Amino acid sequence: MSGTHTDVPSMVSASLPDPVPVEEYEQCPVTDVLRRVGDKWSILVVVLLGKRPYRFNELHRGIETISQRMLTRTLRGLEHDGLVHREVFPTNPPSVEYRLTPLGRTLLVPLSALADWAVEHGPDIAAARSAHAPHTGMTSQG
Amino acid sequence: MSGTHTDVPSMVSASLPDPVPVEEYEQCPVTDVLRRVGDKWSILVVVLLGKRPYRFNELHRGIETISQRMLTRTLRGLEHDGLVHREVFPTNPPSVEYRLTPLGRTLLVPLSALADWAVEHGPDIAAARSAHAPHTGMTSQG
DNA sequence: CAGCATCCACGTTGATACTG
DNA sequence: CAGTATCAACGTGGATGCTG
Repeated sequence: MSGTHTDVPSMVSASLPDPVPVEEYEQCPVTDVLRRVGDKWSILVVVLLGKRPYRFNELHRGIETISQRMLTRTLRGLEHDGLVHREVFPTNPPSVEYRLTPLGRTLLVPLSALADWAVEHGPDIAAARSAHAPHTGMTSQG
Repeated sequence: MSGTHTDVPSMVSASLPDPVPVEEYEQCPVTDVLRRVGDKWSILVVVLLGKRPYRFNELHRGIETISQRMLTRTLRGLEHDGLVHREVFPTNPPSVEYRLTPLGRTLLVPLSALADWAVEHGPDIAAARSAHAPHTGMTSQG
């Protein structure tokens, strides 16, 4: 890490002076954020909303494989954390628009860094995985 | 995103031309990586190993609240993806050392960006959450 | 010291049906 | 169109006991 990481670095000092107050880990903001966007759909929705506002069914069509339930839950979660804004239009056929908040937009930046890493090293991970696969085609099998 | 994001950006074009081949989302490297490090312990172990190599029980003591099971699983997962290297020393009391691979070290960089964001905006998220809390002390409750 | 096997609790995801 | 409610399946995380 950069060292900008609150008290976390001190917890992981090289000598591990104490049994370690690992309760602290629970409040680690990094892990917290990672778990927030690490679910199946959040990042996808954030990226999508990073382009422009979307209506509910528009998002639903845009992702398609997501269920209404999960789309609702994902949006609610992001809204709950102040990353997404929900605006209801009291039209006759009800319409709801979702958009990133300023906070949500700032998240797109560091997400890009990780995205670059993922694109850059995704093949490396895939290679490492297949290297451990049980049927990689090891010629020294017998 | 930066736009360096392989085919993903085209999937999320603002007009959503088609029902969208969302099968593609499954291979989204970003989501994949996020889910990889988004679990409860992976990032913690990576950060810890980013400082120096550790032995198994050393890590176990270092985190303490983690069970052997989860520590083993986490390490195996990271090893499987080529992020961590496992070296066994055939000493009489068996000893195993874990360390980041070069690939694992590169992950620390983008992780720092997200860490900075998390540290920077963690309070914002916390504030947003408590703002939605059922007992925030809304004075306009009557 | 390092690690596996088993059983269990829980959260997440998803399919389906229903509502305003 | 937007959303809720219910039930089922699965994955993750954890407690415990055993092995080399």
